[in-house]
Amino acid sequence: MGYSSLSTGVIARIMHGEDVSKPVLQILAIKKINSNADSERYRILISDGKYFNSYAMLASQLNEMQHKGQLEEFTIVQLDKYVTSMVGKDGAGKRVLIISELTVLNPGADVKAKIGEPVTYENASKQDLAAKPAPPPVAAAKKEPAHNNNNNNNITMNSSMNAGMTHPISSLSPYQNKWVIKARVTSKTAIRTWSNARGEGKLFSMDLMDESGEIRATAFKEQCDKFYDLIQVDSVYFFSKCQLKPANKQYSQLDNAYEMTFTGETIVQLCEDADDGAIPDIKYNLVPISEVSGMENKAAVDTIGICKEVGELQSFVSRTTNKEFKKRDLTLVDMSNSAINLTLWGDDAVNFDGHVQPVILVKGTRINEFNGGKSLSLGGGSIMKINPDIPEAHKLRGWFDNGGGDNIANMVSARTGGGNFSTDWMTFKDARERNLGSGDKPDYFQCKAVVHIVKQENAFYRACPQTDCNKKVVDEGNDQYRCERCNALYPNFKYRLLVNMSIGDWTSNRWVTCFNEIGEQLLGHTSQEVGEALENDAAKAEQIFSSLNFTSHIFKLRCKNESYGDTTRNKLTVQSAAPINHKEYNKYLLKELKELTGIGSSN
DNA sequence: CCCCCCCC
Repeated sequence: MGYSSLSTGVIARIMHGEDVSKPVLQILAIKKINSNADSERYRILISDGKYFNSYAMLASQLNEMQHKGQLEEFTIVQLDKYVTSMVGKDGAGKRVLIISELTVLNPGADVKAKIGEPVTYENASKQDLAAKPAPPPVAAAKKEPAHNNNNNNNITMNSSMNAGMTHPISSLSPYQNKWVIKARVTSKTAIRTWSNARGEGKLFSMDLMDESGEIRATAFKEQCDKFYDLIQVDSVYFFSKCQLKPANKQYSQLDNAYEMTFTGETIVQLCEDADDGAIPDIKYNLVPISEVSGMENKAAVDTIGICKEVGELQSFVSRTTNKEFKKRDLTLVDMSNSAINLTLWGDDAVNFDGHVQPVILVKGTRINEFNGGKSLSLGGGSIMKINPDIPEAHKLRGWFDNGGGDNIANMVSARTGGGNFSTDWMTFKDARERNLGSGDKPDYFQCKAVVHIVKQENAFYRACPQTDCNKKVVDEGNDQYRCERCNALYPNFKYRLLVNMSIGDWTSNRWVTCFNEIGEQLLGHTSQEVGEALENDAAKAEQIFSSLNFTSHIFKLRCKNESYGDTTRNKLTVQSAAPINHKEYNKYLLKELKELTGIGSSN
């Protein structure tokens, strides 16, 4: 037949704790695990020709192979990396096989049939088990199946650790709290403090990973102090007795429906065992810088590049939170002959030394898009390594030191769209006569206009306090505000401006809408100040609003027909309002004059 | 129990 022969009988040995190198097995079935979790998992029925195991799972990094149809029925595979692990309550636990690396030897479509008549490994004959070399004699492992009722954390922890009976991260849920995980710390935040209506405190959080998946854990207050120094990125630890709760997907890019909180009971112990090979290293899905251009805004990016340029440390106070931030922008270049900006924050920004043009490796940076350019930001949960000792880094170093980065052609962060020069000059009369805004896409034009009336009514609304969510909140009373979009209750809100005003050029007047930022710019006050004045200080509000009357600006306007029920209205939204650049404006007027009169025209 | 990262 010419197919690889299976490692007959090996499943019984593996499931009894023997470490068998690269067993060859056949997949008999594969299905998605039904769970309400957001994460995707596959369970497989796998056979060695004599025994089968239906308690086998793919680590999530192999999901891709299933998507590509490489793990169909009857496929013969070699397990390059796997681990067995306990799932379920103490005592009723089931040992599962988790496969984290495999090689397809023969596609199922070629094999076409089940090999042998496998039975469940739980019926394995004594001689199959006797064939194995003796497992390492671990005293605690012998005691382990006794399942006494002792709730002492240390005993649970120690017996689990010694017997290799740790649980996969992907099996953790709020419904089961007797577990020990063995996980690598892939990132750790700085300690941050908070103070709000619900109290104050400090915290740090970390991301943990094992062969089955990943999860975020957060330590508050006492636990923050207790564990901060112990936890080191890249080290492997045993963790137990954390509280599990649903993850808020708005803030987490990790592939887990839950997250953990440390409690007073939580135990963390460094795993100094050299044999932590089963816990994968941090995986970098490195993307060439040139490819970031084609990726979605806010997507996560792992990449590596040379820090060709480094900006100054900058400090600013956030307008929305009044907190001070420190940042530094770097320019990374790579062999795709492209450059991109990367923003560092906080201590990363303060301590960064870019003068030696180091290699920068990042994981989980976020894309920020502005006017068609894309840049990266190293946010919470992102990882940065400076001059990492990996082959890609050495390759880049050699390339750059030989002048590779001297003529970068592709500036991924360069702004292209929203061009200032492409916006046509037009009067309101022109816009009306040309039916601007009646197409599928909005039309844009610019004009010089004077502000005639600024409406104070409904010039602000109370918005969701989340940075990227500006939805109007519902006042629930008792100083509680509900955001329907975030489906969350907040003790606070932020003011957002939505200012309607009538502006006129020499042809006619139009009502236009200014959103928050332009409203702040024109009124010369923050949305917070404007909102408070409108609510509490009518005289101040009058002063703020009247100061805008009869001022002239160059308005860039978005024009679009919008339907409300059965009526359609032509809406104008202010994109920008700039002081009049007389030189530019006169250039436009002269051009108009030439076209009207033919005087000075070259034709 | 946090969940902030501005601006162009």
